Amino acid sequence: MRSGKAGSIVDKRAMLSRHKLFWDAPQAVLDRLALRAQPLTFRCGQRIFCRGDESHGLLAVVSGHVRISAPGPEGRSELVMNLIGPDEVFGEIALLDDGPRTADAIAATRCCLLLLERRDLLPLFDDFPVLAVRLLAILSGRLRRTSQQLTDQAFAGAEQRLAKVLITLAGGSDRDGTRVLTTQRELGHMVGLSREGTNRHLSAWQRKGYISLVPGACTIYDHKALQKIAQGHTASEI
Amino acid sequence: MRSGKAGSIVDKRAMLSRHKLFWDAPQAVLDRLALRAQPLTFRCGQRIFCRGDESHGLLAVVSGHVRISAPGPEGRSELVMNLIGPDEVFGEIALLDDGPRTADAIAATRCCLLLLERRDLLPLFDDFPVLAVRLLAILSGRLRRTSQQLTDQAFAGAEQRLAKVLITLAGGSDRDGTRVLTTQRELGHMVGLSREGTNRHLSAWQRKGYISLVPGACTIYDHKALQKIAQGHTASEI
DNA sequence: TGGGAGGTGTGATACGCCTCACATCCGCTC
DNA sequence: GAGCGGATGTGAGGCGTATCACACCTCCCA
Repeated sequence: MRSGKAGSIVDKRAMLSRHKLFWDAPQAVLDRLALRAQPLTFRCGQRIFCRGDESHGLLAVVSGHVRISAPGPEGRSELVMNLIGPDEVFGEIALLDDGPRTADAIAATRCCLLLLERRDLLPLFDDFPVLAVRLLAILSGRLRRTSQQLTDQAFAGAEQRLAKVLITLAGGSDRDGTRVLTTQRELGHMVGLSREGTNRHLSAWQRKGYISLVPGACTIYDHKALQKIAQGHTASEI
Repeated sequence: MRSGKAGSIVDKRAMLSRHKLFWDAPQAVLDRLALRAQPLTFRCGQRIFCRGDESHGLLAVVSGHVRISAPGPEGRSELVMNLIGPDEVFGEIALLDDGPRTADAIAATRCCLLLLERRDLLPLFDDFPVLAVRLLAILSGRLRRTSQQLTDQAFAGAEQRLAKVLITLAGGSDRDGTRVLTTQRELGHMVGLSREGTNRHLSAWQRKGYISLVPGACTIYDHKALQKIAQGHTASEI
């Protein structure tokens, strides 16, 4: 990685104090962290780290989005495991056990991060256990999400997973007419399906009037039908 | 669940003090926990909790083994996500975020557990942050494992996953002649493969001399071949 | 001694999805 | 306006695995 630029301690302190993980941390904590935190910026599409890389610490997103994904065979495909936005952190597994990175991290947009190194962060947990508890909450949420992805991958068909991710991307809005901005290739990567397979399901749904497709976007017209598919029904049954 | 029996506080205190999560905890912590911990015993095969159940807290294994698995459609199949042994804990996700259980837990042998409720455990983290840090390590290990299972499920073929789990069950011993005690059905559940599919791969390996099969067990004769398969080669290539 | 239960081997069939192979459409650049 | 790259649509073929349907074995127990 290393796409950094030096930021002033004041800047870094301000970034940290706005961050979800540190917003109510004592002055002393913010000062200690700001002194050592390394601000980094990445262009859209740039690689932040790769699965297997030696890890340097936890990364806090200040602005932009980061895509966490597992590399497929020969780099042909990938499985998007998570999208990390502002005020969130990533890279926490390797922080805690000092092992290699478990997935790829790629900048989904231009983004600005803060790198908090293991040796600077871990000692803080003893003095400020609230940090540890907050990180515990983050990890348990991650584990809940990943377990769900695992059982979906094992038991749910690709059509079902696709419906689930479309509903998620609609952002909780179950109003019909909601627009989801993604390419079909990206959608496929989110559910572990080939581009062609993704297209076939989406086209079938379009023929049934559930959605409408234009390059780069998908408009949902029948939210209920998608929810039925997400629950395990097949489109042909509805 | 509730298959409990009342244990004396002294007993519970002794169990806790031997446990990995609490072995160096201060007296005060052990006393507070022992007062509230509920000892439970389960027979082999008995259900401890189900995915979706309301959660009561963290479970510490005193003796025996617990199988954590995701239920498949209509209960026909399941995916074994983890095997928890003595001095380990499970049920930690629901402990931390108070949501429903994410998987099933079934006693793989007769086993003896201690239930530590959320309201008794969480307050301890502030006073004894080492507990939180130790739980962080456990969670990050779980997440590492689950992420790996997810990418295997998405990208590795069933034959590859089967070889991996066989090697794991061999327990690090790469000595040829190592015996793995499991039924083929259980092996299948560990990798998300049907009983018949499991048998077909194992039979093929047996024909090639990599392993030898008897009811309830599998002896590994060519560890290297299995490792090649686990790395992504096909048995027919070797 | 018979019969069930559980573990195992194996064929036939069906289905889902991947891969390859094209064709189309759009926007952009030279 | 010609060409190129990226997103999309669609057909054909093939592989891997589930599922169903048996047959066989061993152990255990009534």
